[in-house]
Amino acid sequence: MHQFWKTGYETTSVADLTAAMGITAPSLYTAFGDKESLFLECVERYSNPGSMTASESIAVAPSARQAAQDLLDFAAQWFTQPNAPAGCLVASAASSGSESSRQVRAALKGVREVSRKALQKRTERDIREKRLPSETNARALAAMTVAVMQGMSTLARDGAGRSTLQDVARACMAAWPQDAQ
Amino acid sequence: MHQFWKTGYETTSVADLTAAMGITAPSLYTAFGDKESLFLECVERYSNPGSMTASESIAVAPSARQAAQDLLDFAAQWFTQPNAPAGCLVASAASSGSESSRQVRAALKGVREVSRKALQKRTERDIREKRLPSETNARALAAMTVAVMQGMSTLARDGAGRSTLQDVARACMAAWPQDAQ
DNA sequence: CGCTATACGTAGTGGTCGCTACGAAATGGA
DNA sequence: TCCATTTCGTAGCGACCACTACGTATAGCG
Repeated sequence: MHQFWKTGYETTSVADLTAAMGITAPSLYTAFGDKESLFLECVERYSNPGSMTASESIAVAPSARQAAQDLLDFAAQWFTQPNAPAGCLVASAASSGSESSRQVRAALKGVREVSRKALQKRTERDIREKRLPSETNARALAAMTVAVMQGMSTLARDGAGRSTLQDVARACMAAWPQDAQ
Repeated sequence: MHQFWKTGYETTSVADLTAAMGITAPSLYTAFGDKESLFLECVERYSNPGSMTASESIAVAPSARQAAQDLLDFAAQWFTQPNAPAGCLVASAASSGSESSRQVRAALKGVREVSRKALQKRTERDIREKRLPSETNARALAAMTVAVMQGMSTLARDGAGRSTLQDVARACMAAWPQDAQ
């Protein structure tokens, strides 16, 4: 997972993977099927780190605004872990690629859309419950927030530190209307 | 350029390029040196489309806020052109890759940082000239705006339309303090 | 017209890609 | 102890990678 995280999907060779895992190619293939299946398993593990998924956190947050802030704060931490590649696997592993990786890119697009839609739904709920102004554009606000998260991944990959990312997250939150009450 | 734009740097083969250009490999190599040089020429052409670079537009804008808005509005248009690949070449062509593309990734990082620093400098100037509040975090605001732009590229690649990107740009601008006077 | 210099395709170079057939070694049960 | 089963590395598959040596055709020039 770290190898894909660091060097992307198509641009990581099976030889890179076997070297990182300390096994040989046949062991990798009997255990995971092929490179694509292994990658999709990595994405699954990356998106479901045991505790709670992003969508679940968003759903149970006290407000859409707080969910967005938690999401961005978490991203600032996650993208600058000491013992992991910088940035986000989902955002950077296959932002472009050849025809042969179409399914992989579609899968990553799906992961991204799940987060965006979860935040959008949460925002729509807050509008219904009068916690946010009725003129709020839920779709735009959710998409913007997820866009910032993806941009934070690029910043982290370009070498930005944790405090920079936290400042970016804070700056983004100024675009969110304050919660009522 | 369109081929790299669409399918990335490492993930585009020379055969793809020669097919798209209607020439054979030796012609490509005598004309451009090698794949890396050709790509860097494409990036140069992409960043300098004849008229004005992003940095120049930012410098001459009436305010930092207006520069940010213009940048994002332009991105919304540019990333959803009818006769070009969706998204941004600089943002998506090499967001990750193997060791062999390190220089290319460094070059793209440089292009990204030039825009970010231009907007940051413009914002600092507006703070000095009292057009923006003195407590404004210029670095965070500039980085956040560029992050949104990169996120808009991902959204466009995922199939988002122009109006969605324009809404995202508008939502982001709510994080910018209004210009004084 | 004849010569020279450039343009361009044919056909390959060695190397690496994702993937696998096969044999040796290790393991577990009777 | 002996066999069946699983585990794992060696070696190599065809295909494609970036790149180029070389022969041919063309174009410009005197």
